[in-house]
Amino acid sequence: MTVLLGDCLEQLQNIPEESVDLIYLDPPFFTQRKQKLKTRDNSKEYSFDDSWESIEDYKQFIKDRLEACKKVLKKTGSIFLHCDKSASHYLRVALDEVFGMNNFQSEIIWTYKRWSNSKKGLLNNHQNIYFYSKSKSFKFNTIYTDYSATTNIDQILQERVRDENSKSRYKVDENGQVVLGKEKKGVPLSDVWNIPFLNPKAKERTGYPTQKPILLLEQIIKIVTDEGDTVLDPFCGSGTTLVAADLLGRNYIGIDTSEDAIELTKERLNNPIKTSSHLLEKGEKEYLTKDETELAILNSLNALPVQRNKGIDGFLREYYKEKPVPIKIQKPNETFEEALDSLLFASQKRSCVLKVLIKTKHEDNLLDFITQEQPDENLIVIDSYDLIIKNWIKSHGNVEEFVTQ
Amino acid sequence: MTVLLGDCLEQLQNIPEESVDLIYLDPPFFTQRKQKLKTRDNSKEYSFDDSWESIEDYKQFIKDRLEACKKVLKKTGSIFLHCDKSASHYLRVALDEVFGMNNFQSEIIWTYKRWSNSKKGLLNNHQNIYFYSKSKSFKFNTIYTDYSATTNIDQILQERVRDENSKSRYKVDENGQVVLGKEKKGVPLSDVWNIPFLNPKAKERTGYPTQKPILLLEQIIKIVTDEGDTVLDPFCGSGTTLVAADLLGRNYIGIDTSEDAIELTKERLNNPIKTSSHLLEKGEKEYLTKDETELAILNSLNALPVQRNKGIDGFLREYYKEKPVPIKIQKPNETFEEALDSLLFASQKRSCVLKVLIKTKHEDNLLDFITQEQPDENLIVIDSYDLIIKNWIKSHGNVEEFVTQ
DNA sequence: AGGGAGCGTGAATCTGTTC
DNA sequence: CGAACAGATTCACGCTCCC
Repeated sequence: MTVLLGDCLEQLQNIPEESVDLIYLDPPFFTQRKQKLKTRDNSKEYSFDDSWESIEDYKQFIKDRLEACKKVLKKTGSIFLHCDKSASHYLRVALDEVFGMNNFQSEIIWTYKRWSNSKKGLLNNHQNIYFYSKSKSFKFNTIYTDYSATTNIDQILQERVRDENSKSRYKVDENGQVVLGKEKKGVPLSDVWNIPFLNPKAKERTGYPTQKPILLLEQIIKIVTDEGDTVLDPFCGSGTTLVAADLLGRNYIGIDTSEDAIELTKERLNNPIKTSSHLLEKGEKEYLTKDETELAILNSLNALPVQRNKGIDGFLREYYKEKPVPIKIQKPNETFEEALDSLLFASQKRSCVLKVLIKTKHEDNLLDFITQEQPDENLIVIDSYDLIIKNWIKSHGNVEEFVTQ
Repeated sequence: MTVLLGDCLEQLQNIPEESVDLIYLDPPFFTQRKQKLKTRDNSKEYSFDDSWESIEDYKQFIKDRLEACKKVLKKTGSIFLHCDKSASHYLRVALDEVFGMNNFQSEIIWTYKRWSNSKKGLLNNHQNIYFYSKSKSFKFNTIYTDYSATTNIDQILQERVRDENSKSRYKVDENGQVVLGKEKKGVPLSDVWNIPFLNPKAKERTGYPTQKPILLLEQIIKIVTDEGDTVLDPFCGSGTTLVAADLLGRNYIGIDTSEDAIELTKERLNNPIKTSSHLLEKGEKEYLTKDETELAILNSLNALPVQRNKGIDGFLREYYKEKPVPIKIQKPNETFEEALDSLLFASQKRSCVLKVLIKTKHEDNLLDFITQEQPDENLIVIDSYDLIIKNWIKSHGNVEEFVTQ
């Protein structure tokens, strides 16, 4: 949990060897020009020099720092080097030399849509991130994504065999029925990541040049570290990596040569803002957080979600007796009674008539309540789909039969 | 319109200097293993060797051939070098050396989804194509694509100005309103190309290893050549480049060291088969047959949506008694009985045990059914939240009280 | 238009060879 | 004879065009 000022080449000497699980580097690019950017209110200008004598100089500069990085990286650790098109090939040669060709794991393509002034040629809509591990036994957490829309999931569930020509065939039993295989987990994450470029208007924007979206960093951190692991960013800039590490419960170390950057980083760490990108909310499931379940329930009711309200999660689009109809979904850490009380309290304040409570948890001592009279005749209590299924299974004996493998 | 047998290093000597508009190379990758593949009917096996003494040998091999290519390329011509992750960085260094860093135009990322997937780490779902021109005055035809659905059209149409710090800003009038610019043609083509990988079932397949989709080559040919121009492929393999050039009315020259390849290429040119990709033409959305309500219900159940099966809308992620649990949502144009029948039929075929039916419509004549015995003891019928609320209101009299305001 | 064939990738397992 | 290694073979897998 440190942020250090200085050249990482020197600062890395003070970090214990083999103590870091992930290093993410976003070094200055070889663009041969000065990067400048002002804060929104023009009060401050950040800048740093991106110019080098030659591409060989640049490569050596990076290589020296990569060597220092390798020292502090654990045997099971990984390094991610973020490049742009100008010099990605030279940087990768440097990585090959320091970490070894065999430890190359992936070239991650970060793609985004960007409105940019048209030049002759193709629009530049991606950047490259090279993923190397320190050894063969590197830590990796597979993230599973949904199947493609073109995939016949029904068929995915079928078991297969190989025939005499070693061609794969779907297995059928003696009656010609398909045979189903084990549970499937989904499709492992690809090396092409479609994550929106930081919107210039987004709150996340700090005004520091080359800032990367938190989502990109979160994904990297998730796949190669666990909670409590240590993340290092030797060119931390505005501190996106550290903010992401912090949000995910990882320890972090940041280094930068610029006092401005260090100051800004510390500020951001005190007050992290994550952009909730519209695109991500709609499309990409892998970023869904816990309360997405809630949102899904509200969506299936075609209800308007409400934020920051203890007793009400949403309202139906229709009114009943000229009053809005509030909906409350029981939270995992809430008893039924607590949920009910907070709904009734909130509804009364707004003088709503009809109210809906979605029950998501089974509670034995509730049997009393259900057989009793309803405490409010204009209350609808609905068991969630999930709960109904769980209850059915429970009442049919073996709950153990119903397991995620 | 020639197809030549032999090493391109020699064959290129016989081609007039500065006579070619586009060179596409798909040289053997540095995979260090033998590539082989059989034709569908097992009649023929194609193979070639992808192994090299060292990466330096490989790089020199390519560099020699790039030099020869440069000679025959027109001043306005371009070269596209197709690489995969194994050695793309060394190849690009070679390109820098032969054509000059300044003539680098784009790194094209060809991304696709592919069936095969078992790997510690991220799935390899892209290949790299380096686009260099011979000079600054290279030929280029801009292709415009539709604005992506997630793009904020408003922003694209806004006019922009540069302020005193040469920073780009959206132009506003004296009232602070944004000013709309001239009509735009669309978004110029990106450097990330999503083109389906040649599918195992595609008729276009020849059985030749590493065969590329015609669509990929067509896109390359379109952006840097006009009709009547000449396209050269020094490692033509199964001849995809030549077929694409032919289909687009360009002249072509192909070279390969393998007699099999030359023979196959000639055959294909006589009878070009191009697979039309429904996925590419219609987009992924076409496959998404579920409407938002259905998806919301499946989401709230944390179920996998099934896009392509009759009788089943999704599967729970957990198995019950080692069998998947299908979910069916009653459609607006479906009676309860129809929905039930199709679910039961589909479940039986897959020998599923537990099944879930979400009822979304009230039907009076169903009273019989509900009071009767369930037709299947392992069936759970759940009223949708919506239906429960509607039923409640109905039973409490005034439906007119329930209105959208 | 719903259902299914067939591929090639990378791992895990098996087999063979050497000391 | 056993261990260590290398090479060969087997295995599981999801995508999408075809019928």
